[in-house]
Amino acid sequence: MSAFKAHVYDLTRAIPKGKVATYGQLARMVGSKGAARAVGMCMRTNPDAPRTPCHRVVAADGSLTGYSAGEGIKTKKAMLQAEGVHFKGDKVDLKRSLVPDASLSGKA
DNA sequence: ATTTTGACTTAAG
DNA sequence: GCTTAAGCCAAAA
Repeated sequence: MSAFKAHVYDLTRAIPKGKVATYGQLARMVGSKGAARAVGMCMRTNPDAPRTPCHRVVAADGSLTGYSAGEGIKTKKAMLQAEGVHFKGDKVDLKRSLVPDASLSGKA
């Protein structure tokens, strides 16, 4: 596994419950600023589904993308709501549910 | 090794 | 406000 993916998964697992992170945000923390797409691809690869909460990763706009499990986006959204993530209609309320970069950086 | 694609993001129309 | 175009990184073909 590439260090990139390993780092991405690590940050994804670092996302606290009831919070969500954007692909671009994770990408920037990984070190590859514009690797948002690459991050998403790794989510799709998702070697450890239950271990990597890819459902806590959303688009920069809070929109839920990808996720083909269960009912797809619906399941992902429901899952996030179950974790306490606030929603703005069909999108995630990043203003309240977006995890701070520091949390993913390990700086708490 | 080159080309294409992709769970993205930002800017312009 | 929504749609289209360009940019970026990494992986698969």
